[in-house]
Order: sequence, then C-alpha cells, then structure tokens
Amino acid sequence: MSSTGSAPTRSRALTRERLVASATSLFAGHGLHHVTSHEIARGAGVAAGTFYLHFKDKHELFREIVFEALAGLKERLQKATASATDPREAVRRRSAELLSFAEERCDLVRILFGRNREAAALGADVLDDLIRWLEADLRLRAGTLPARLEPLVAAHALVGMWARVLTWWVDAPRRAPRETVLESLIQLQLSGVIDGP
Amino acid sequence: MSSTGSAPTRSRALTRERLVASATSLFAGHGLHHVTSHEIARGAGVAAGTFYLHFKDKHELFREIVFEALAGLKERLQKATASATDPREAVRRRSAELLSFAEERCDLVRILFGRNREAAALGADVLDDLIRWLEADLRLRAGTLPARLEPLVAAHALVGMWARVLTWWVDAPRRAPRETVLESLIQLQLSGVIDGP
Amino acid sequence: MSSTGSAPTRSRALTRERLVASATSLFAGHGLHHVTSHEIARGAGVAAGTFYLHFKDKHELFREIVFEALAGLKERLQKATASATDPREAVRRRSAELLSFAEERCDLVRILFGRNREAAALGADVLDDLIRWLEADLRLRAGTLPARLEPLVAAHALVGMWARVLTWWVDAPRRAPRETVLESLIQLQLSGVIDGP
Amino acid sequence: MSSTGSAPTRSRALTRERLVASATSLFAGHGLHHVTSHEIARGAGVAAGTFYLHFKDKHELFREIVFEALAGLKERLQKATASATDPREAVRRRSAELLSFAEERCDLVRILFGRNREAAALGADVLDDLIRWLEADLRLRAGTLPARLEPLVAAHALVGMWARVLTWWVDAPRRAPRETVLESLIQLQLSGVIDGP
DNA sequence: AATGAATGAGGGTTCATTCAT
DNA sequence: TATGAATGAACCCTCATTCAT
Repeated sequence: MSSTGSAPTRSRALTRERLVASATSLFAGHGLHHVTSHEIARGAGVAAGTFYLHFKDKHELFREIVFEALAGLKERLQKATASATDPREAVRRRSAELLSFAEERCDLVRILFGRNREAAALGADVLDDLIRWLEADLRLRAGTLPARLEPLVAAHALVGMWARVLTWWVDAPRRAPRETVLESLIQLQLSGVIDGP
Repeated sequence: MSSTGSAPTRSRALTRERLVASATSLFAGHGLHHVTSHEIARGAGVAAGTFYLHFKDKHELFREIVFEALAGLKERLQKATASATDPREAVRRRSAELLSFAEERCDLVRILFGRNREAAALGADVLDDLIRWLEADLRLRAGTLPARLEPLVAAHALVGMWARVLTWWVDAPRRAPRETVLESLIQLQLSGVIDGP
Repeated sequence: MSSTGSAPTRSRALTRERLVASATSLFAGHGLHHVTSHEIARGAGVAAGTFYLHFKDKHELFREIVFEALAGLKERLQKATASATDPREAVRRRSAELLSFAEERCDLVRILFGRNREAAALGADVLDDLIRWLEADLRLRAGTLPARLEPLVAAHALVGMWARVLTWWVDAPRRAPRETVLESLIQLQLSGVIDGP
Repeated sequence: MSSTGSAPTRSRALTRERLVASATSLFAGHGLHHVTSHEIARGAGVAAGTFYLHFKDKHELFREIVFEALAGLKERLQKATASATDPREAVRRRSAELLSFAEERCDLVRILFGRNREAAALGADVLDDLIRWLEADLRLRAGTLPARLEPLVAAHALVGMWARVLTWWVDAPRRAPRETVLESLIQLQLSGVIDGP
C-alpha cells in the first residue's frame, strides 16, 4: 500500500498506517475509551494534531479498524469453507480457521469480541455483518439443518460462541491447547453437549 | 426491604434503591461510561452529591448491579435445573429459564451481556462466575458429554451463545417468537447444527 | 465547667467540650482546612449536625481554640515574669515557661505556631495579641533595652523566634534535650549570637 | 529566557512564565488553598486546561515557586556574607540583605514566611533548607558563638525571627523605616534584648 | 503535511451546611 | 437537644479537538 504513488503520497499513507497500527494495539489492550488520541499519535511517532489530518475522530478510526478486521475475518472464513461440500467438513474448516485467526491476530479478536467490546457501541452491532453472512451460509445448507433450528438464531448463537471462546483463549492461550479447543468447538457444533442420539 | 427500621434508615434505604433502579435503567440503555453520576442522581430524584453518600463511585454501583444480577440469574438457573435428572431435560429447562429471565429483566440482560458490555471491565471477567458454575454442572454430568468435548470450553461456548442470543432477542423481541428462539437454542445444544447422525 | 448548671445544660456543655477537644487534636494534627466538620463531630462521638448546634462554623471553632490558647499562654507568661525585677531573670523565666507550655500542650503549639499555621488566616494575625503584650512588657523595661532596639520590632522578632523553636521542638522532642533548648533561647536573648562584647 | 528556541517553544515558555507570575501573586495574596487553578489560569490570561499542560497540579507549581524563592534567597545571603571575615559584619550584611530581599520581593516573603505559610505543608518543612544552611554557617564560626548556644537551635531561632519580622514589615512598610528595622535586627543578633554586659 | 500549544466543555468528587424527624 | 440524610456549589482534572506556525 505504502509502496505506490508519489513520495508525499507514500509518506502520508505511511503515517496513516502507523496510526492504524498504533491504535489497533492500544484498542486491543485498553479498549476504545481508555485510549486517547494523544496516545495513539505518540504510539505512531507523530504529533497529536496529525491524528486529525487522517481521521475525523477517534471513533472513525475505531470503526475503520473494526470493519476492516471483520471483512478480513469474513473473507478468511469464506475461503476456508468455499470448497467444502460436506457440511460437517465446513464446520471443521471454519472452526480451524477461527483458531488460526485468533493465533495470528489476537489484537483483532480482542477488539472485535473481547473484554471491552466497545466495538458494539458503533450504532448497530458490528457483528451483525458477520452474523448475516453466517445466516446466509446456513440457509444455503438448509436441508442439512435440524428441523427446528432457525438459521438466524443459529447464526447469532454460533457467533456468540465463537466470540466468547476466542476471547477466552487469546487471553491466555496456555489454558488449553489449540487441539482441545478446536475439537470442543467442532463437537459442539456437530452434536451439541449431549453424547449419543 | 425499605419497610423496616427507623424513619431515617428507611429513607436512606429508599434513596439507595432509587439510585440502583435509576442506574440499572441508564446502564442498560447507554452503557457504563456514557452515564454520569449526575444523571443517575437526577434519575433517582436526588441531588448529585447524594450519590456519593451511598456509593464510592459509579463503578462500585455498576459492580453491585452486575454481581447481584449474576447471582440472581445463577440461582434461577440452578433452581430450574436442580430436579432434572435427564441431561436433555436440564438443557430444556435451562434454556426456558434463560428466556424467562430475558423477558422479565431485559435491562439486566443488556447490562450483563449486551451491546456495551462494559461489565467486563470490572477486573476479571464477571461472566467467569457463571461460566465456572456451568462448567461444574457439566462435569457432574460428565458421563453424558461427548468424548472430545472439554467442559471448560463448552461452558464458555454456551455462555457466549446465550449472551449473544439473549442480547439480540431483548433488543427487538418481535424479531422472533419465544418458541422459535427456545427451540433453536435447545436444538443447538442437543444436536448441534447438523441434522442426523 | 461541665459540672455546673442543670442536667441538660451540663450535657450540652459536655458535648461542646468534646467537640473542642476533638477539634483541637485534629487541627493540631492536620491543620484547619484538612479537617472536616464531620471528622470533628465523629471524633467527639456526636452526629454531624450537632456540630452546628454549638458553633456557627468550622472557623468560629478554630478561632475560639486559637484565642483561648493564646490567652492561656499570655497568662502563663505574665505570671511567670510578674515577680521578676531583674530583666535577665524575666527572660529566663519566660523562656522556661514557654518550654513548659510546649511540653504540656504540644497540640496548642502546633495550632498557634506550627507547620500549617492557618491560625494566621483569621483576619489580622492572631499573634498580634501576644506581640502587643510583649511589646508593652518590653517598653516597661525600656531602660534596660539596647539603645537602637525598637520594642515593636523586638517583640515581633522574639515571638517569631519562639514560634519557630517551639514548633521544631514539639515536632520531635528527642532532637534536643530541654536544657539545651532552654539555654540556647536564653543565651540568644541575653547576648545574641556573638560571644564577647 | 523566553527569547530563545523555536516559536512554539518560546510561546510555551512564555505561557509558563505567565502562569508562574500569576500564581506567585495570587499565592502571596491569598495563600495556597484559597487560590484555584482556574484563577491562576485566568490571571495568566490562558484557559483553565492550559494550566495542566505546564504543571501536574497546583501544589507542584507552589512547590516550584517556593523552592526557587528559597534558592534565590539563600544565594543572596551567601553572596552578601561570603566576604565578611568579622562575624559582626556578617550579621550586619545578612540583615541588610534580608531587608533588601523583602523590599524587592514582598510577594516571595509572604509566600515563604507569611500569613498563610502553607509553604510548610509541602512535606518536610521547606525552611529546613535555609535553616541547615544557616546552621552550617554558624558552625563555621563556632569559635565566635556564646558557649551555651547550640547552633541548630540558633538557626531555627534566627530564621523564625527573620520570618516574623519580614512578614510584618512587608505587610505595611510604613509602620517602621527600613533603618529602624535593620538596626533592631542587628542589635538583637549582636547583643540580645538586654543592654549592657 | 506536520506540529504541538491552547482551548473549554464536561465529568468526578468533596464537604460545609441545612432541615425534617 | 440530637440526629444523619440530603443538598448543591465549587473545585479538580482530563481530553477531544482546533489552529497558528
């Protein structure tokens, strides 16, 4: 991104990226409203006023980070499940992809789902986007869903489940090995909490 | 409660209750940090300074509301599932109880699980309590759990699922009839998202 | 004082004395403006409102303590020096009396002269009273004063000297034995800081 | 001072100086705790928040003023007495320097020694510094001190004397001509309050 | 484009004082 | 007379945002 365009354009883009990176790290650590625009600027190595040359305000930047993170996650999930014809296989791949995302971007997990989930304070809940995508996916495979399972409710439930488990896991990955978390997530989705028919 | 003790004691307790009620409603609507101690006092019909005769600060009151709500919810769930011997029956009753709680106390649902879930900002995550209770319950029925389902992960997943579904539902109960939500929740817990063995 | 009058009068006087005692101790320890009327009341074992049944406000009580302390000190000094015909003897007795006062009432020393000498904030400086008394005393012995020593200046200087030395001494009496302090005070007054004529 | 560096640096230093000047004047007139940070800012012609860009809080600024004033006074006294070999001459020069200081900086006299001498509320007594310097000076001339005069006590006594006399004098310089005050101060230090051997 | 000093509204909190009981 | 809950003005301090350089 910062490698195209004229020199001033490149420099501007670079500053912007630094601000985004600084903000992402700070938001993940302390939550939207415990982070000041001065701190973000300092973290990016620029002056306080520079922040406002790139973003209207703190919330706009937060929004941008959240929506970009969501779009990235959605794309990863899409790619991971695209080629799965068997619904069970889709569940497995989706779960694995979620854990990979968590391993690679624990900062984004914290921002999207975490503790101080102020992400939700951006008007309509930001997760709605992810949920609607999942709902659509579930409806596509409607024939494979249990009879009394409403896809919209299921989508909310699954995203809630993911959010909670990922947040908990990135908070202290040592608490459980990836394999355990993955198997449990899959198990829950494939057969619920009760063993046997 | 406020009907015992001397006149000033009664009056004091009454004011406290008014403050708690005012705060509960405001927190549910706008979240911890968008509510000021002045607003809480005004909502309770008392002067700003009165707030501090009853609570050290806004956070202490928030904590109190959250922990009391959690304790109440836990007790309801406990009672609802205590006499269920069949694990499937326990799941059904628990789910029904959750929806009843949501119908009766949508304000508490919003505070505990909702949008601006700043409840989490109170040091350790407040839901841990609920999760540990659920984990213990699941371990009691360990024999009935699927083999590869770790109870701790399951507890987090279920609470996450509840949180998300209840928040969504209380936000606009018309979106889905209680029956639909209940059946979907039960279905998910009993057999996951895939139909058939 | 509290032993005369009818029962309710006695009780009222007792409460008043308790408030004075509590305030004296607190003022000595923390200074006028770091002590609240609630603290004084609590220290006296009465309710907050009771304070205002006995004193118009915190400052009035402070004033009362200060002026009573000053009057007491003046009286002690007067008595101690009354019978001294030799001016040197008067200096010696006065100094000794000051140290006795400090030993007995370090709380009053702190209030009158000490650290947070807010005593001074009561309109005209409260020490003026003491100073004028000393000035008068010096003028009486005018014949014995050095020629170029203006009694008014001398009175200020001596009271300043006492204030500082007593404050320092009561703050940590172990720093110097009474004898040393006394001799030094006397020496200074009798012959200044230079040895010999 | 404010004439070097870049434009913003100059401006910053200027604002700081204005705040210090405003605060010095206000503290001298009303005492630390009757002056608000808003008043200081207003007096400096800046907005309330600006105060906190330059000082952590009111007390830090007060400290700074007090310690700078003390350092300045100490240096003046040092310089004034450095070349005096005769101890009597040292006393004379020191006293004259004190009165000059009072004439030039009555605001600082009021802050350091005056009415609302809250300077003392800054942890250890601020005058300790001055006293220790004087004590050291007295010990250097130990041979010239009266036998029974402990230097530490003398240092406290002299500083107390200065404090009181200067405060009184700057409060209304008309009460006594400089010459009278100076002669009295010198007389007291050279031969005490009693005439003759 | 970048700087960083300045702004000022707004929230948190204290506490002297009042007043119904 | 005593109580203690309540009042509300006043202060401290932060921080999102602006703007002259």
